[in-house]
Amino acid sequence: MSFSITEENYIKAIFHLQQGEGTVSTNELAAELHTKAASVTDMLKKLKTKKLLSYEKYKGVRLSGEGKKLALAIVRKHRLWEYFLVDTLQFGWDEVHEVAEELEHISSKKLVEKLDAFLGYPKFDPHGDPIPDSHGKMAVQQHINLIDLPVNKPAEVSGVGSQSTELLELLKHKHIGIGTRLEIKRKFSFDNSIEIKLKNQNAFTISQQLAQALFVKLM
Amino acid sequence: MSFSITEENYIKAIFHLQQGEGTVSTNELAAELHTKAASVTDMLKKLKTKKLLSYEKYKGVRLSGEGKKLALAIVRKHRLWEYFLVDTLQFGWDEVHEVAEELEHISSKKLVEKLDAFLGYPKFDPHGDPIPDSHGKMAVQQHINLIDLPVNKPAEVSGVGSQSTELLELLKHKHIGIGTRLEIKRKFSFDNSIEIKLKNQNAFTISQQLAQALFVKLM
DNA sequence: AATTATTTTTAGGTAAATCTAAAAATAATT
DNA sequence: AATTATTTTTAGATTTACCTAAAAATAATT
Repeated sequence: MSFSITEENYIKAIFHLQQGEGTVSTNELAAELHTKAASVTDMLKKLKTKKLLSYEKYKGVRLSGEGKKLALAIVRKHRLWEYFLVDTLQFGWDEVHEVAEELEHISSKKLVEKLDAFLGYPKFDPHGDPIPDSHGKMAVQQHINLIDLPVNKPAEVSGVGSQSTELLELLKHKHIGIGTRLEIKRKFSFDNSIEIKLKNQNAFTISQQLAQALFVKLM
Repeated sequence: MSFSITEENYIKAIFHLQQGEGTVSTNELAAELHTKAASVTDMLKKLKTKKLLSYEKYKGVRLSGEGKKLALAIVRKHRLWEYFLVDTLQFGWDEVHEVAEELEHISSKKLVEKLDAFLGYPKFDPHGDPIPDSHGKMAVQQHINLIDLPVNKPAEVSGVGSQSTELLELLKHKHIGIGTRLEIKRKFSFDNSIEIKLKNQNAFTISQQLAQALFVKLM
């Protein structure tokens, strides 16, 4: 069975909002997809007949096994293409998301497998997110939220919590990217801001919001 | 201005049927696109308002300057992706068309330019068709470098890149001259040597330097 | 518990791209 | 030139994905 780009985008959005388990509401989906609740209801009925999800009126929605499988296949393509764009074509890691949103809908299975092999079966994309393998399995991220990093523990930035251009702009300005080495020097409980020190640089403070948007791995 | 995949496919089909000059009929287009004449008429009206073509009722269509520009951009993407699939991902040259039909609609201009650079600005795709450059110019085919000849395409030696006695000595020894019929059986990326087969003879390999000094025309 | 607020669904409509069937224009043939 | 055949266009429907506005269900608050 094959699915339209729109259908695939719904499945992907539900997968992201579901995160592990739980149920997703119509309004949440409408917001995520920049559409209206009425449109979402229509599409959920349709996707239900295609057995990609379970849906009861007013009860929210969750992906079926089939739905999860499809979602993982799309995520796999998205992240492999991001890896390709950065690693092979020398894109900046902050400019690949939009392009990958288009490339993830290319249907050829053989293409995905050959691309994966060419890239050397990478396990994480340029934002630090794990790439599902051809069976849908992905590596567990030993990433912790920067806000939870203990003071004076050296760590390396390994992922970002969102792809918003606003966040990427701020990170660029602060010279923070995937792979940046840093440690926390102080935590201020007044506003939950933290003072961090990048390797070979002076310390500066960042907001709680920014810290929560960054993931690091201990070294 | 941006165009739907369907619109792009119409423009591409008209471009192919037009071939150089001339006008394209509604029925020809319907056949090419596996659709019905009535649908074609509708779309032609629409594309006319977008100034991609000139169209008068019952008189057929031809692309405008803008239309040709768009067609060349799509052809460029199609052929670059085909080259990528064969050259980088090791697809067979006979299995890339369908995939390229999807990839040619990816919109990012930056992606196309970076892909072109990564591939080394190839001039011909794996089928021997010329790849338009970023300005829409493409090489004229009847005199291509042997190094750019696709595998298994019969060709005839039509020129040499130098008149040095060293080259001519080598050519004499290999029994290669103007008018010699040959085709490439394999390309070896290790040293860019190629295995060629002369008509009615066994195959043998020649160096990159020699291949670059020979021009052939497709037959 | 009753009322108010929010969320979700239904009902009815629009735009894009397609279709079939019938009408109009052009081309071919006697 | 008149008739027949072919091509092309119009007219009216269908499907997908979306919308607005109103109704129905659920949740929150007094």
